[in-house]
Amino acid sequence: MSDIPIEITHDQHAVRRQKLADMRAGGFDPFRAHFATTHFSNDAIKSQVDGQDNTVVVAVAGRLVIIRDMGKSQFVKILDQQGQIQLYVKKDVVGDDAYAAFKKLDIGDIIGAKGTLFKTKTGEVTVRVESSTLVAKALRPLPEKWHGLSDPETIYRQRYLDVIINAESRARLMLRSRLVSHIRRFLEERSFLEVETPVLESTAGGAAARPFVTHHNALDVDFFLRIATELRLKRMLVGGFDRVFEIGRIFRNEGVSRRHNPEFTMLEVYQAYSDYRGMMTLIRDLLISLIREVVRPADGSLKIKHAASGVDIDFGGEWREVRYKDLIREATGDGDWFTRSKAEKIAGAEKLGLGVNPSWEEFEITNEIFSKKIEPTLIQPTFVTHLPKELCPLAKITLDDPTTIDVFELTIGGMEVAPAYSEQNDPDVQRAMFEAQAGEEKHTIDHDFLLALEHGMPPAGGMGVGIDRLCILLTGAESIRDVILFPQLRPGS
RNA sequence: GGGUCGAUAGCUCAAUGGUAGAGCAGCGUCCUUUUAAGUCGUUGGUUCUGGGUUCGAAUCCCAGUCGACCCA
Repeated sequence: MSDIPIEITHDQHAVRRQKLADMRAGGFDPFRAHFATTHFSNDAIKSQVDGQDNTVVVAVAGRLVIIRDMGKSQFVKILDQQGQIQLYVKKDVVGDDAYAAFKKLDIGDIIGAKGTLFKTKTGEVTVRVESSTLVAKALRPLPEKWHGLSDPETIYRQRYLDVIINAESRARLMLRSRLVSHIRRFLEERSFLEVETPVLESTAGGAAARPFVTHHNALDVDFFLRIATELRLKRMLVGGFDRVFEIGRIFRNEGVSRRHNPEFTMLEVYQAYSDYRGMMTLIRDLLISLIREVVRPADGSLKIKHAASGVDIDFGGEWREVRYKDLIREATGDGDWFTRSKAEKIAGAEKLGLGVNPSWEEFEITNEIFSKKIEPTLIQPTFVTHLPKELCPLAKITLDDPTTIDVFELTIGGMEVAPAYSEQNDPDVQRAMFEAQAGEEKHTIDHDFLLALEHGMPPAGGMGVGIDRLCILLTGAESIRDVILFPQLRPGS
């Protein structure tokens, strides 16, 4: 143990510290190494047989969250991974000494208890405690039980308190775990292989984003944290891994907002011999499967309420499919938008109330209209197809319109959730598109990837799915911070 | 990066420029089937930090820190 004096920050901390000191002085270690449980809380509750009180023996453990002291008996509740279970501790059952020790427990302490199940007169399955022990002492008090914890900063920095106190947070974050787990099972059932590719890259490619830079000491070189897994996964298509996916952390050195965290989780999936239309079927089947089997809306429908607008998003109907250019023509009211001059496009954008940077290319002006005026209105699941080729240099050119590419962006709840491409596999076209995009910054071109393409990549459909955004939608959250355990904040105050 | 709002007891929140309060939690009492348990009593404050104005600042002004929302 350290010799550094412990800073006592308030009276409740002091009281609990004193209890700890008393226990240690009495030869009891309140930080135990082990407690043998037989059940989690809900499993224990389910194992109660109606009309047969005090026959089923259980050992449960968890954090004390409620104490109702009635003098010579107490009702308390403990919280474990499955939820809460009530314990009933009677002085004449456990004996005077054990009861006195139990009364010294504080809310927040972690205890183990053995006993039999019975139903109280209000019908709650409860453990009649025969023995119990403190297994970890809480030296600091929990936030308040009724109003919960509402300070967003504490919620994010001390997430462990949030998930103890706020049941909705617990449920939402657990749902995220089950969604990700189901995505893996869904893809594996369809013969996709999960692979892992490097986070540290010497060229950060596969997306347009500013990367984080870090340094490898032994090699004395800088590396970028990946901004996409795309170029690595396509190399595996070249290698004959025909159906691959990665659920991986992506890092983009950009702003933080309700929809952006500097590190986030992306699913990328590639299927050889398929195309962007194959990806449409895949994502639709995946989302419906997630809702039906994991989210399970109470009314049995495939509808989920959109937190920001209050509108029900219906995943069960036909999903709208519409070309990017048609959406632009509709929003601008100009059927000839794409043959207009740059000056006319600027005027058109300004007429819609948008600020236009004069240095923008024409496609950037048009895309400003899309992202500001169109995307936020696409609440129901919508496949926006055939985007301008400047927006994604890694996809196949559309046969009947050389200015667009064979892609869709699935937009739900006003957010881009999943872009998918018919992947470019012509190394010469790919090189030309890279060079056009890189402009002066030729060093950003991934030549090793182009080398791989020259060995031959099968035609393929590929898709990226923002897992955090998907979880926002499927859990009814309002912010990406509500579906990330520890969202990025400025270093502590 | 810019704008708006916010930070008061462990938690949730009050408080005309004039003695910083409440509920929960804590501490002490009564209570052997409670459900935000109840009952009686009670402790607890660097009002985010640093300056300034004022006889007097949680409150007004300036700067900073952290957070939320909106914008880029």
